[in-house]
Amino acid sequence: MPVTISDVARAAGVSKGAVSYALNGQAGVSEDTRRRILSTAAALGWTPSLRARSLSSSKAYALGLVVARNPRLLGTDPFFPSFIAGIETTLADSGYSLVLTVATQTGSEEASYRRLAHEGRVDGVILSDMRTDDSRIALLLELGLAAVTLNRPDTPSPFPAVCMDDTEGISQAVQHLVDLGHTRIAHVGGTQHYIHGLSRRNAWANTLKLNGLETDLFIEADFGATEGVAATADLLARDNAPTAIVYANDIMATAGQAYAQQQGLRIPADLSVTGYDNTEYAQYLNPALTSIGSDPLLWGSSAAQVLLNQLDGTHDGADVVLPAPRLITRGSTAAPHNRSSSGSK
Amino acid sequence: MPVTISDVARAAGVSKGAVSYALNGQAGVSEDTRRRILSTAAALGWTPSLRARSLSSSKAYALGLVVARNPRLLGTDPFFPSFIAGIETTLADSGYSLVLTVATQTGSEEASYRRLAHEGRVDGVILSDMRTDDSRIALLLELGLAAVTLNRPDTPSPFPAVCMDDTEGISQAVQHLVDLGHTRIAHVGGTQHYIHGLSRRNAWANTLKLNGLETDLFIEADFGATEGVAATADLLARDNAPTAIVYANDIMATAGQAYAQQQGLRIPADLSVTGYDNTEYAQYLNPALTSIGSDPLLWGSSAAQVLLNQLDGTHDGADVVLPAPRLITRGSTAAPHNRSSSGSK
DNA sequence: ATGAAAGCGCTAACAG
DNA sequence: CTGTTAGCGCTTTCAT
Repeated sequence: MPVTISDVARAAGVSKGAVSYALNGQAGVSEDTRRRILSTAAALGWTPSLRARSLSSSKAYALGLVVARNPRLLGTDPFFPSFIAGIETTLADSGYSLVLTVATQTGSEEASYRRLAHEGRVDGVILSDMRTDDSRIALLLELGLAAVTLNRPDTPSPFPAVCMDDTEGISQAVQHLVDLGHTRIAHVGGTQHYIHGLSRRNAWANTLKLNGLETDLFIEADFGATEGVAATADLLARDNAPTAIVYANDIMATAGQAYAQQQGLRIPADLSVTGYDNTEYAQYLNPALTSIGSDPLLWGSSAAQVLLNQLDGTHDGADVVLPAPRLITRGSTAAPHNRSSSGSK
Repeated sequence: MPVTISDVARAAGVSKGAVSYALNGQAGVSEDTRRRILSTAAALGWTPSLRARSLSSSKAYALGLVVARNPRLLGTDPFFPSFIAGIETTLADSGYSLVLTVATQTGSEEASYRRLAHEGRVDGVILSDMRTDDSRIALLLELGLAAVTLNRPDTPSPFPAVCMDDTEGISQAVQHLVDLGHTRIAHVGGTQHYIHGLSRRNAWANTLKLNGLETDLFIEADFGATEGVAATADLLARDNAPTAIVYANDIMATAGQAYAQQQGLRIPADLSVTGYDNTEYAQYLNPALTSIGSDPLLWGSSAAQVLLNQLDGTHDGADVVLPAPRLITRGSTAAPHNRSSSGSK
């Protein structure tokens, strides 16, 4: 039989209310009695019941994360496991837990948020994979859930954002290639209704324009290996085939690189390649992949912290800006071998 | 103001108790009144409060998963995201949620289980990454948590297990290599205190013995790319360097393959390589990686189902055996090019 | 500053 | 079979 607040109250010779005040650090008890209560509570080994607190305080003491992804792409992406690990480092000593939901079916995403809110499972959610004109902002407002967003959405949002600029890394990659002498630099982008899919493309295009280069070599893919290969095949078959391809993530770069090699191209001599994420295996590819090293762990812990602060009113409402991921140069990028403008096929 | 059980009771002209019975499908109300109650509940849009139910029924209506992994390896492994997605497919229409915990610090794993149990966050947990003489079994017994294990532990366990044999795939891989004419087949295993690290090694060794071959070419690594490379370097530097290496997972195989290529070896001509997991990118490597295709999604959904059944008393206690992962042959394996016994370096 | 007591919304034991 | 009622353990209002 676990010890309850009544036991503590009796042992300390006060009322349950006093114990509650003492526990929550609220006014209503003198410093002396508070200490006495707390120490007898510790002596009895009392821990407040989460369920009872939840019921009477109408709080869940939990945060939610809804991951909406194609299951096939899920296992491929190094982001979420690390991101979640980051969230956990913050939650570990906070009394809060993480409720994770995976929405693989289209349409089940909204249902997930609704359920989380309706059942009162969580007090707030972390919004990742922000989309253009993201409908979740209105949804969460309707549901009355607190939230943080990963990067600031393109529509007005009342929620604080934790930002990690992904344009700087891409700009560095493009500039790196330009400096090496490339003039036909393609971009295999991710799904463009994701903010980060779009912003990476824009960074690529802007940097090219700054250098007076064309931005016609663009293909949208889905961040997956299959479409990464298809996009690569498409680009390499063109008359003005690129001498370098900037991919929106490592898995597409990896798959694209392998495809190009199968087609007889040497990397980086015939084709330079860059990725994004700096996946663990990127350095072990052949050649090692030039990539952009983000920090999902930090992003996760920061996002959780901001949300926690928001929930207890500590947050000032300002966005938090994290250091921008930077380019990591490896063997997959080099000066173009020859400048002939002929297609490669 | 949300509608409560009292509102329903009043509207239906019955007591709260009757509504509760109707809701939970228990005896105590006639079929007629039950239908009436349920329909007025639906009419009023009533949903029972999870928190109130939790408090009075002493149940959490949630399952727990504690992931204890080195954060660096976490992002590399395709297992967990898919596995969790599998869990979710089962939980989606069950009223249960998943509480996820990541234990990156050594020692924090036990603390995680204790907290989950102590706070009453979950009714049961899914035990993955089973270890030899796994201390978690005693721990969970002490904590009074229900559980399912992924594969049967090597110590007596009262918990049902959901099994997916990983020895068959490895045996197939080894036999495949033997059939191709290889005689020096190495194994770069995973951490051996994991059951699946050990069992894969045993499968490798047993299959070699069946073919009258030596089992001296073994190195233990940690399932990570870095140690995969180190192990590969070690093996290739030996006098009796292998002509084929069976890796315990894809990331080590990928890293090892790239290392071998950097050393000037052609794959598969000079060295055949196999992985495990059939990661999405495996087919896009150069050459495409022969691997063993497990099904973490199925594993996750099955494990969650068994645990759910156990919680509501529906489970018969028997282990569930899932189809064994099978070998998927690709370009990284072929007959050895020449049979010279010289080292490769 | 302190204590009593009324909920929070549901479950389950009990009486009818 | 049905309805009543006493909790579950905590928070919080309201007197004292």
